[in-house]
Amino acid sequence: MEQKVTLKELAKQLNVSISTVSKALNDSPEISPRTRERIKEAAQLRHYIPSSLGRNLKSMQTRTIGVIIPDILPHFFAKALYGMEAKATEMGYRLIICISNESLKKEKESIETLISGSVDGIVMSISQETQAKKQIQHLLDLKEYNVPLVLFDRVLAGIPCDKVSINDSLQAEQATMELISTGCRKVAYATGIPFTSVDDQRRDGYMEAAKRQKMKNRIIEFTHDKFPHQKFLKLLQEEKIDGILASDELSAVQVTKCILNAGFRIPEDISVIGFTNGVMGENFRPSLSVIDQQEEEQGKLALETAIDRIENKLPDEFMDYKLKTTIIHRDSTRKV
Amino acid sequence: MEQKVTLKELAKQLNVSISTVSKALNDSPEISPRTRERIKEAAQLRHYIPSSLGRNLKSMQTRTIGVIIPDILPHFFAKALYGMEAKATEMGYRLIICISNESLKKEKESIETLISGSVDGIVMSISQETQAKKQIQHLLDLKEYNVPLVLFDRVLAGIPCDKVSINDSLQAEQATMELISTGCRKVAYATGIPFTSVDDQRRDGYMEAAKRQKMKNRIIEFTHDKFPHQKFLKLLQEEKIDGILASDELSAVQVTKCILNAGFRIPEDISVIGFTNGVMGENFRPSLSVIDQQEEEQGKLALETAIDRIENKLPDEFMDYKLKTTIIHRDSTRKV
DNA sequence: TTGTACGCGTTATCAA
DNA sequence: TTGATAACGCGTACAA
Repeated sequence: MEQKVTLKELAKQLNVSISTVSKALNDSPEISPRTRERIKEAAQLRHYIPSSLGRNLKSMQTRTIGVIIPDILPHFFAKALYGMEAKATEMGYRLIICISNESLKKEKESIETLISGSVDGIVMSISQETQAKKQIQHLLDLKEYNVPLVLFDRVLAGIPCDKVSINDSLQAEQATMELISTGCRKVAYATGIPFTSVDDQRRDGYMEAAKRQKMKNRIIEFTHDKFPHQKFLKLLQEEKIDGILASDELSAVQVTKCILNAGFRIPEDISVIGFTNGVMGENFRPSLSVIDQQEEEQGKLALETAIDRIENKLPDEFMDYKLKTTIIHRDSTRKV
Repeated sequence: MEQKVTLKELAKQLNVSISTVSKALNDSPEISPRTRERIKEAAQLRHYIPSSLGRNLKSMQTRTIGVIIPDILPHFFAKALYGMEAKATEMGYRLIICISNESLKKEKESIETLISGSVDGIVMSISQETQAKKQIQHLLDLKEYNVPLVLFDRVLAGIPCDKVSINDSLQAEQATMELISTGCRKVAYATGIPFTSVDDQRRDGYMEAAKRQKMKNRIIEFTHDKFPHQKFLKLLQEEKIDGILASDELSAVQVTKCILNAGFRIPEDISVIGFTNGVMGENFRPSLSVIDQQEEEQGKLALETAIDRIENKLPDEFMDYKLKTTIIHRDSTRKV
């Protein structure tokens, strides 16, 4: 590609100095209207665009935030990203996106790229592998590099930074209680996202409710790419499970599908509630009762917090926002 | 935030010149091993990271590609973005993401941000409003700014640039023929994405098949946020429609849901094929037969093309890739 | 082996 | 009203 037009070129072409061109284009009152018009015309004609490289060189700020998400396909992250993009645009920032693919290695690499690639701050949700292996040194290091970090959704207590999340354990507990209150005798927790902080906390909440209700707990763990149909159905019958709390949208759908295919009725025989209010659960038959995690709001708040931190608008202590969640009642649960 | 560490600071701290530090950190053989070690140690200790701002100033290249997509929630775009991110990382580039929200205004703004924000190239899929209003000046202008543009999925013939898409009309025609060959007598085309190039072409293909088979055509248009249940069902019965080709994943799901809720059987009474092979169609009951659009491949190829264009590795004439699509047969269509 | 000087594009300060 | 100059961070050709 040919080079882009610069101030220097314009100046030479118009036989004026660089600074005159710069001032004219920035509407400085120092420049006479006639010169200004002449310069502006030429700039437009040659399609001049000021380079942000040169401009940012002084401030060493890029008005760019790096975002690292573990996966883009789940509705939760897509929607959170949507919220971030909206907020970033609104506040005059741009977003650089990295997808860690749930991998620690990719997450580390992304962070390196981002800090050398000059972002003013980083917003991220921790990858599965990182949480499983408990390796968070690369996150702690960010502090040394003077790059503010905001964690959202999957947060860890051991990392000193701003955080945005929901009260996973409380919400899991409430959802479990609600299943019980609509008549379920034995509720199981089904998870397709093991080794994540959100999963840990949702388990805790579920266990707490089970304990309180003196209900024997049952946790079913699997991976999304191979849902264990046989094993799941066997468990369902042997343990007479009649309620499921699912860790995420896809898990909820997989569980529901399996149950229906086996001939059980939903919600008459078995009730299902899943985390994340997404398009899939909404359009499933029957429509799924879900926990609204305020995906978009989490994204917006995380981004706003990052920007506020960058611009020194926050107190020194780190923020730890917990967004309010609600249960959306649809057709996979019985009415009270 | 405090300032980041620079070469200058390190130089001052170590009582050497800036260039010595620079050379040492870049493993220049000019620098003695002892000095090099001393400098590297200090750099690590102070967490020095070279600023890409300064580095890129010479080349005026940022190794960053701007991506503009109309929406992030549909599986197609999420998956395409996934492919782009993978390819970008592989080739040492970064991605700046903008979401136009199907709006012309936002699309224009995004382009402005991107070209001033120094991306080396832009990869985009045109918004609905832009196509509806046929305002493409901002896209034509990109040429003047020397910013290479690659269009993917939603492409327009009138824009001179590299393009990556599928053969929408041919694939729609084939899908329609296939529905007919499995026994459908009257196939309708249902679209939730009017005013997009892909929709236009899918209509054309459908119309072509209808014409060839001397079948009366019927196009049903709606918007995703309010699917016209009553109207749709009335049409279904009055015109004895027994096959549907849907423009996209969500449309396919909405149509199928409506049909099933009305008591028809799928595929016995009515068959459905939809564009885009996504998680929703795969997990629906019944699973939906879909057209695999090679979402990820489109993303990868579009990004690779952009980079090759930037690095002058392509011939002067613009590329116009058409990726091969296939029909994935699942449970919403009858066997041949 | 190390240091000096310059250029990249922009803006701001100061001189003319 | 306009122009010259310095500064930002980095890499590099060239001088010491």
